[in-house]
Amino acid sequence: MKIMKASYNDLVTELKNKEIRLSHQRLMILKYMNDNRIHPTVDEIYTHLNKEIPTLSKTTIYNTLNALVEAGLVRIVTLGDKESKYDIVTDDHGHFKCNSCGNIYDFEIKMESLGSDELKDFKIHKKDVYFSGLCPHCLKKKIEN
Amino acid sequence: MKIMKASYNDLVTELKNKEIRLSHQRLMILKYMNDNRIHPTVDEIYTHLNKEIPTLSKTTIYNTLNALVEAGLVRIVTLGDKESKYDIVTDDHGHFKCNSCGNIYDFEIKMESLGSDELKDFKIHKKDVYFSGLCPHCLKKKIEN
DNA sequence: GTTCCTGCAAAAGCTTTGCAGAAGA
DNA sequence: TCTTCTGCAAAGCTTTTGCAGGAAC
Repeated sequence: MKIMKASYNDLVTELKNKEIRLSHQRLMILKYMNDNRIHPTVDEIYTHLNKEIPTLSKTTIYNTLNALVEAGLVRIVTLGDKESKYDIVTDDHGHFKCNSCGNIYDFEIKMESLGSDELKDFKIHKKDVYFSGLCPHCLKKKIEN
Repeated sequence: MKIMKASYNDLVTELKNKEIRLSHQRLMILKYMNDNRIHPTVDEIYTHLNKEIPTLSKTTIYNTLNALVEAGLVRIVTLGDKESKYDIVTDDHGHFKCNSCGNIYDFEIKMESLGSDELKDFKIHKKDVYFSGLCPHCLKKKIEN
């Protein structure tokens, strides 16, 4: 799936619009998520950024992500794991999780076409589509063995 | 959405087929889930069944649900809450969660029509569709105030 | 008689909270 | 200067684990 990365300036502008202070930690976290579209966990973000900011704490990552979710810049992706995964909000897309390697793949999906007459009186804010199974790589491995 | 309830005998047969011992606790838990299609949490199951089985422990509920998930009789519904919710496996359906009252509504959805060319080399085991927003009841309340 | 299950207590793991010092506006 | 943020330590919650007694087969 094609991924549009925002520029650093776009991110700064977004934060300013949402009245979120531009701390060094927040900018680093947002930049990491923008550059690495891997639906990271808090721990993954921590492990990566700790090299550059040794004083960084997980509390700050939790605080920042909660603020970004609140502001609508980031989404929590719940795929049945204990740890939450986070995703920069982009166009509508589904998530496929490989049960073997654990990787998550994005795929395009037309959310408008998703619906039901039963929901005609409901106000729908968010549509999530989660698939799971085996990715091509793990599938090939399984067939070979 | 129309819900098909299994008979008590059907449940017993299912358990026997899966080689899960028919303990009193397990039968009570499964019966509760079959009779009350409310996607209960462990705590809700516990609170309800504790009246009938005062010695029941949450550990047993966790053990039982894990066994039922393993056997494919029950699904975990992850809707972004801390607590997991559990659903007896039935036909394909989507879940709508009301952000105001927290209730979960089932709705019909044709899972076959869901897909993407990007996933043609993937082996898909499970398709989940989660919507969220406001249910008619909470929507009405909001408009009135 | 075996094997598996129950339930208590304790542990494990993720996330939140309280708060003093630091940094952003 | 004033407000908000950071990061440490501790607490809060859900879920899992170890294990002795008990129930299912």
